[in-house]
Amino acid sequence: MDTVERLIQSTQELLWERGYVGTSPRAIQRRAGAGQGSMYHHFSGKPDLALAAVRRSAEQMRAAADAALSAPGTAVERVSAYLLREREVLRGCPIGRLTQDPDLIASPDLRQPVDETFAWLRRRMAEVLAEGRAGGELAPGLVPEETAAAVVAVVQGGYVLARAAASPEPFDQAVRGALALLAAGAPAAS
Amino acid sequence: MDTVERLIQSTQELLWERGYVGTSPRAIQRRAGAGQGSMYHHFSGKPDLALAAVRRSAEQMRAAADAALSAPGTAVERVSAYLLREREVLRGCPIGRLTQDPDLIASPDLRQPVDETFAWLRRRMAEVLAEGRAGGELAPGLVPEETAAAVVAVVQGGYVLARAAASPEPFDQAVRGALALLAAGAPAAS
DNA sequence: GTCTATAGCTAGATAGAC
DNA sequence: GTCTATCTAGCTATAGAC
Repeated sequence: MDTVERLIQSTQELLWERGYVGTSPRAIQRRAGAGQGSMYHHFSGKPDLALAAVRRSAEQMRAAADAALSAPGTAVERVSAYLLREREVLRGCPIGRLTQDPDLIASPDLRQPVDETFAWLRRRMAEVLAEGRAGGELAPGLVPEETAAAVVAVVQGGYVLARAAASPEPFDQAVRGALALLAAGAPAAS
Repeated sequence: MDTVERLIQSTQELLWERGYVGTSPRAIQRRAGAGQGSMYHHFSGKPDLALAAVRRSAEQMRAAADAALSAPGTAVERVSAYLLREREVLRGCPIGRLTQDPDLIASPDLRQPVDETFAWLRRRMAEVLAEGRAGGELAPGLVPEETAAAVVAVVQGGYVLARAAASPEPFDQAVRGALALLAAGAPAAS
């Protein structure tokens, strides 16, 4: 693996663990095993390197979500697959955690991939839910965009509850709660 | 207002805006209009001052949530009041945002008030939902603890989506989505 | 491409005068 | 109680040699 790649991956890890404010160029260099001069040769500075890392993490998150949402199965099965997919709950969401970083969110360049990732996720989730509604799996009264936002929010908020408790349990509870509500929203139950 | 009070309130504000890692003693002193010596006279250091500030914010969040959840009205009305209560959405949750702070979450003392606040909120929400279920407002199939975790997670995740989008809209969508799912979980709809 | 040197600034605190 | 001085370390680069 070349230096550029090691720098990007180290930055991804540190942004996930410590956020933008908590991540120093020095720490990145140490983790990547690269020198000062090397880093500044390939990237103009911390914001530039962070941008590359955030874009990479955004791609990966999108791919993982799409794997669940575009798999074969009914709409509810695919949403369930998204909610139940294996996660390192206590580490939180590598993209979602960036929304708490004032300096990152204040930069249009750095916020853009974060924004686009969640916009895409909500849209894709809404498509799946709309299919489910059209196919009679979900009550016609549920607005796909709103249900989608709620489902995505349960996951992001689940991370918050889990980290507060230092336990994955509240995350799992929230997911089960969301699944039960979706089941209750099935027309069969109406 | 005395110096101690100004220091605590300034720390509350800065922790909300910038988190623990992003908040320096220097910045606190400047905002509070207090000198170096003054701060270190009243508090042993940054962790000590942060603890006082986090406890204060936790009290305030709990009081605000309890106002909605213990108000008169049906269970669903009270949960709705909690979800719909006035919020500065783009600023995020002053307690929830702290869960993204590795140094804070790594300290048992500092994490404790955060943990207790969400534990209390989930418990209180579950009580209200259990009342609603007992009173026939909610389907017997909905487990109060799980539904409670989902509802609280929708709010915390809603903040994440809103900050990513730099707009309160996704938060409001998620809340409407959650309310619709709760309505779909009413036995009248079964 | 990578290294070392240098630089101005802030973090987080301690010490002692007033 | 509050002030100023001082301290070690780290942050975020830039400059120029190799």
